[in-house]
Amino acid sequence: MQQNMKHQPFVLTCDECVLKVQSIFRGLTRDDLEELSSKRGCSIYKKGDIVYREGSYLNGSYVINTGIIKIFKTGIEGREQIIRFGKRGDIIGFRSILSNEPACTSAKVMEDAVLCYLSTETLLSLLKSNFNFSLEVLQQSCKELREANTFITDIAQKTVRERLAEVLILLKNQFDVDNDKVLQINLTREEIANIVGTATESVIRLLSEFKNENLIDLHGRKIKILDDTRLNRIANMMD
Amino acid sequence: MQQNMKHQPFVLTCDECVLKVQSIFRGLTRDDLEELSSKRGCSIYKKGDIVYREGSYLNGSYVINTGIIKIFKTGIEGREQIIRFGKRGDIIGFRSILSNEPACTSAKVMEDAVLCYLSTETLLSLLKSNFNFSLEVLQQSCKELREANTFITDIAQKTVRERLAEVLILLKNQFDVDNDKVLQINLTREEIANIVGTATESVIRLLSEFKNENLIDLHGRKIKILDDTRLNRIANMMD
DNA sequence: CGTGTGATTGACGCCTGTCAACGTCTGTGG
DNA sequence: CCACAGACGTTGACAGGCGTCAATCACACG
Repeated sequence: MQQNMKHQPFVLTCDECVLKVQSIFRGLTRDDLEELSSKRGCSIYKKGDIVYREGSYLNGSYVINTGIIKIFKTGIEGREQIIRFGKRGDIIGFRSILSNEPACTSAKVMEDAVLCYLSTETLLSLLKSNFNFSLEVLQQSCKELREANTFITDIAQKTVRERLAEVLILLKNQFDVDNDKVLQINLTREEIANIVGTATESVIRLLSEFKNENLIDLHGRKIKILDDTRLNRIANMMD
Repeated sequence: MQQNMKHQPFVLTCDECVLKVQSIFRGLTRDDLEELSSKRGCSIYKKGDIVYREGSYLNGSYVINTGIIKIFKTGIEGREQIIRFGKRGDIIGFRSILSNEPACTSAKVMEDAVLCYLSTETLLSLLKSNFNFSLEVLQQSCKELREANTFITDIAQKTVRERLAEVLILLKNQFDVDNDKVLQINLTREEIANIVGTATESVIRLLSEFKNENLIDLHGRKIKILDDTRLNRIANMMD
């Protein structure tokens, strides 16, 4: 039943779409936008839906209009490693297209999403015809690269405690907190562990430690950040 | 004395340069090459030279003609984490240029190198005027991204033993072995540790283990690969 | 021959992963 | 309304992988 509702397409011209000002599309001309409007698809995804799966050959990329997408790799014995989250304005799945390889990650919907679909053809022609767009894509890929490099160094050198503190800070920066300082993203303990790169039990224990030290407050999945300064210090943030 | 010899420029037109067929430049037209010839610099670097340092604002990128460059980040207490190696045909330092940020890594010469220097201006105008070039750069950045993602997952989930085996395989694929199956790259134990993300002593102990198990043979820094099949199995390689 | 860098080995202990048991909550079906 | 299953969270016990420290060796070089 709900399966039939999946990926439901709906109508929205690119011209009226918010993406034109706040995304990778921001450099497009009005002409480009009009042409794009006829070529791209736009679909609704529900929490839990898989956008694409590691190992697949993709036929296109997706630009996130709303929602949050989890990008992860599946490692030893099916354990997932969360690489990053995609949110409004990000383009996902382009790596596989550009290098003509199967996707090296899977993408799963964390919060209901609307994705704009660009076929390989459309993507390439946009890249070719519009230098600004091509620069935007290049820049996003460079940004991901920087974050990946930092993450590699952290995971190789920091303790789990340091990394967990760092992840909390990063989540705060990326998804912000509400008026009550509560992190605006809903993650299971296991998912947090899969970002940090550790066992679920370790996350649970360290979160309680942080709570005892009055760094955070916990109510189920709600994590309230009480003391970013000390968290930062624990995280040993370099930049 | 030797300082004065550093980065010695020399003459080589792009037209006669091997880079035109085996590098990121392979898509350039004859016209592009001629124009490029007048704009780019070409310098000799010696082993140990720093090409650029983390935190610097770069004024251009480098394309590697010959030599091997180590790309690394400096983490906790100055410990370096080797992110990757650059060799012939690779472009390095472009991330910082394109995103207008200080370099997030340092680059150090491992084996005497000849680097072709492209100013930011030249790089951008090449990107703008030549779609093939722009695609090459995008593809290299995507390749780095895939490798980084895989590495994150490995370092987060695998044991040191597994990672060391994997690194040996990767080094073999990247730098090849001579007729005697000896790895064609000279690394200190500490450098190997800084790739794997572990302590020098752990690398030493595990290398001896591998030797005892007849997986490799050791003579100083020469590492002979005796049994890739079993190394691969230990590495738990997924792809 | 002294100095310095890198390699090796041993001892030690803690961080962290694994296993197991149990608690909690939600939704489902009888 | 209760029983049950299943997903998630929590806690404790335990062992061992791996990092740290220290001492020694090997080798190159001025």
